[in-house]
Amino acid sequence: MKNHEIAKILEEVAIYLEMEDEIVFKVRAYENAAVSLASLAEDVEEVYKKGGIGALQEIPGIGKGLAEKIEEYLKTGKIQFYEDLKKKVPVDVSSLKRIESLGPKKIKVLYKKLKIKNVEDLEKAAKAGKIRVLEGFGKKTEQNILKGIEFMKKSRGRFTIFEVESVVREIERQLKPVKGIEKLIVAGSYRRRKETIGDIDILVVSKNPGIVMDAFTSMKNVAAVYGKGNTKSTVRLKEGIDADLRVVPATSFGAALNYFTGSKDHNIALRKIALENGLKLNEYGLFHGTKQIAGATEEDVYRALGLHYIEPELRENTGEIEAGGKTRLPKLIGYSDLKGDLQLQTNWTDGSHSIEAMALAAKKAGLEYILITDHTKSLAMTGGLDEKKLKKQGEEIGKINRKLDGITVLKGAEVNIMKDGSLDIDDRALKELDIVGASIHSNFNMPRADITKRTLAAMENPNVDILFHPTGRILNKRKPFDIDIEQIINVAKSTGTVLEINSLQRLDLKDEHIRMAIKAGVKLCIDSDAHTPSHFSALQVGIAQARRGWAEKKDIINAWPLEKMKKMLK
DNA sequence: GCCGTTTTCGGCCCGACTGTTTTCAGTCG
Repeated sequence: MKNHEIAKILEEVAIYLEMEDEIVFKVRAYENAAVSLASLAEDVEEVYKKGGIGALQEIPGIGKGLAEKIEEYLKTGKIQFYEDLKKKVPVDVSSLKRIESLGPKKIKVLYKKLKIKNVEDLEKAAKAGKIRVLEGFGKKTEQNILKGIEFMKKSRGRFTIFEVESVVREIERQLKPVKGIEKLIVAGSYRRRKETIGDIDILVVSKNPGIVMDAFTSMKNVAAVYGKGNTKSTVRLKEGIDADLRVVPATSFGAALNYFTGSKDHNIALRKIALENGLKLNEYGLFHGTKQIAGATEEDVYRALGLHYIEPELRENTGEIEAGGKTRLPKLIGYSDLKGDLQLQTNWTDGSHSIEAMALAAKKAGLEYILITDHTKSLAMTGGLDEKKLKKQGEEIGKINRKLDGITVLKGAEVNIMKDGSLDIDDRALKELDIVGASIHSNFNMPRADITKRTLAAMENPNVDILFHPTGRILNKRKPFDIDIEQIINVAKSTGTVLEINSLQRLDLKDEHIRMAIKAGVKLCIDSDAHTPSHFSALQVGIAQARRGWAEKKDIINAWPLEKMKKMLK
């Protein structure tokens, strides 16, 4: 699928145009088109094949001009307009822009004055103190740039589970049809559903490793082959991540899957138990002397060790093995247990689709109810709603509910928590809503005590039911703000405030916080934060995160039927 | 460059914050 490739080019064009002082609306048109393409469920190439340039123009945000450019890309593999921009200013704009505090204008100055083309050049110049003397820059900016680079480096090498998901899909698409592959499963931290993943571990059962390895090393997204043998091969993929493939016999599949799923600490603990019982556990099986007593399935291996089956999401050696011996393992919330979604945006603010379209998409995703939570007025860039518009939206929702079947739309909002802890919508208007979520969108750098106090103030408002993305982080992009999560959990308990597990790009709360909250008896919800219909798929990752936090159905309020869920709210 | 059940031309989300300045450009959301 070329949707993301093209989206990335359009994003870069937008940066270039902004550098060139192009009118802001044109820049935005490119940005919008990029978002639209990236979130498009269908393959843009298929769209074009079926309906030509006219069908491309049916995609929201794509008009005549961009449709032609997309056609050019599909036909020739490049867009000349973009190539020319890149030639004129040969700068890695998308990497540089990813550094906080750097935008198109600053990138332009850095290139013009210091010939900075990439992050490496930038770091050198910043360390040499060359940036602070530039006009419009200063000491503080230079420090911020270095901090930004530091953060970028730390997250380099690990990919978010969202990024890896599409790479895994692509690998499966290419390998599943290969003859001789009896079983294929992606193990490793991907299978444990960790929020970030270092490399992709693929396990295959086959009697014909040669064919499998040939297919693996010649996949079209392979950039380099590091090693190729009969049981193990390693490649670097064009997406920038490494992938390992191992072929094992069917009799060892369970043991191998267990071994390669990890975590390492979990495996070490299992091997210890084996040793205590006079057994030996390795990737080929559980052995008594030279005799294999288990190994074909993971269930066999756990059973033979005297344990209950432990779900991959729990395998971090943080108590699951002790619990597995005493049947104290949680009955984790299932991947199809959600009945509702309590945060999503529509085209009333920064979402791309109407309330009705989102409701229909939610129904298709298997949900029974959704809460509309458009932004509120102080978030001006999204066109946040004021009291009047909220009321109007409520009326609209009423109409839609009368029209739709099988899905209930609830009235809500994502209310902004201001610097002083007040909300930007008055209580009278909040009372009219079914459910209110509150969250922080500005002043992230407040000291711990202040930002905690600010959040607690919002939670203590009797109209606020849910605290959305409680720590403000975005995976690999923005650090959480310095907030006292224990205190948040305590007050969530005493005020009956629900804490959110926000799925889309955030995974906030994170797994250990989820576990802390559950232990304290706090209720949680898993939300998509969808801005477009395809975003509902993020719920699966949110559920995974909840499972990593040992969450059961009883802990997650939107896994409950609507009436029961409503009853527990403030 | 996109878009249209008020429009095929003339609109298109804009306020807060930061760090630089001494009145504001750039960035972020």
